[in-house]
Amino acid sequence: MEHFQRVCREAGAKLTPQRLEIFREVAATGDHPDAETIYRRVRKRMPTVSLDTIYRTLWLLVDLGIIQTLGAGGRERARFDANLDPHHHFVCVQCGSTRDFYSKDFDALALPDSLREIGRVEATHVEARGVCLDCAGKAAKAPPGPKSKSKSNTNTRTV
Amino acid sequence: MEHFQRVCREAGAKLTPQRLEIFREVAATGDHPDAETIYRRVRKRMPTVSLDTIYRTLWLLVDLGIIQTLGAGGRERARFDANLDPHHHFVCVQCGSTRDFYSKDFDALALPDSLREIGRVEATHVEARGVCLDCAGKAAKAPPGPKSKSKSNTNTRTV
DNA sequence: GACTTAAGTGATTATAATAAGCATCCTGTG
DNA sequence: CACAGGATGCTTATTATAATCACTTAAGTC
Ligand SMILES: [Mn+2]
Ligand SMILES: [Mn+2]
Ligand SMILES: [Zn+2]
Ligand SMILES: [Zn+2]
Repeated sequence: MEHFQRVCREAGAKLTPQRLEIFREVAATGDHPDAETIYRRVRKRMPTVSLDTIYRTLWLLVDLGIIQTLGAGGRERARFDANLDPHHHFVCVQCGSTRDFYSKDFDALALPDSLREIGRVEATHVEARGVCLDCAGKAAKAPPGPKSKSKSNTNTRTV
Repeated sequence: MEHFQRVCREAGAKLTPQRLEIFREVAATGDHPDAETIYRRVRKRMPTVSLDTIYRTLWLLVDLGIIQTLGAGGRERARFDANLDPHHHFVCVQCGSTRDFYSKDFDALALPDSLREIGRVEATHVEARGVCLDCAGKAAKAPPGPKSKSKSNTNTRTV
């Protein structure tokens, strides 16, 4: 939050209540919300914000390096992440939820030689894909229906 | 290609020349093209395809598990990948080009314990981000302009 | 190889997400 | 406390992608 205000000032970007709220919202939650979700949440406390300002602000914050975007795979829209510490993500292939996890090992992976002839690596990010405990629990109840009607998810098969 | 035809038959999907061409195109190149790019390329050999068929076919192939999508980060659109072998990606933060690389180590990373309470991991995928040799070369020429006008890229800062 | 039929295609029309334009408003500054 | 330029919200465009539908064609059946 300190950091947020300082960077904004240095960049000559004004500290408006909208920006404060939007940043607060992204930073508050560990999930990685998309623009629409942030809009819904921020509107509860500030009913006048426009979706437009949400988008402008989010990308402004990305450009300022205050937040990041998550590579939204498949048919998903962009997700935002205020966690700038080096970290990695677990993505549930059923429900799409994305959780942070940490690993010093992953932060500094020994890169294969083949990469040398491609480019200079600045950072590595690991995406672990699988089924979250919630979804696994639900699956245990809904027995072995072969044609599971679950329309739930669309981001399977995404690298 | 064999595999492609077999899976289509098993799924009751017809083998049309369009599908053949579209799959061929995705499988032919190591880059990870988006729908529009595939459209342009396929049209050269088959000028009558519609962009619509491109989209329908690509997502069909994804649903059949014959190709994958790449987590298109930032403001990018979805990219497609016919390489189903376990592999990883180098992404250039300047030009956005995405190259495959292989690493047995990365295929089977030792997962931190913290992941246990989140979910069961089925696969890990490493994204190495940095500057590709091409872009590094170009940067070497264009001297030390502090305000580099480069509109080039928009997918920096993407996890 | 002709017959049949459901699936596939292309053209057109719709959605959905995101961006631009502009008049008004408000933050930061003197 | 007045000012000026950036920021907001509304409305209107883009852009990517999906749905409709009439026509075509792949792939079994005889
Ligand atoms: Mn995160
Ligand atoms: Mn690949
Ligand atoms: Zn889940
Ligand atoms: Zn590059």
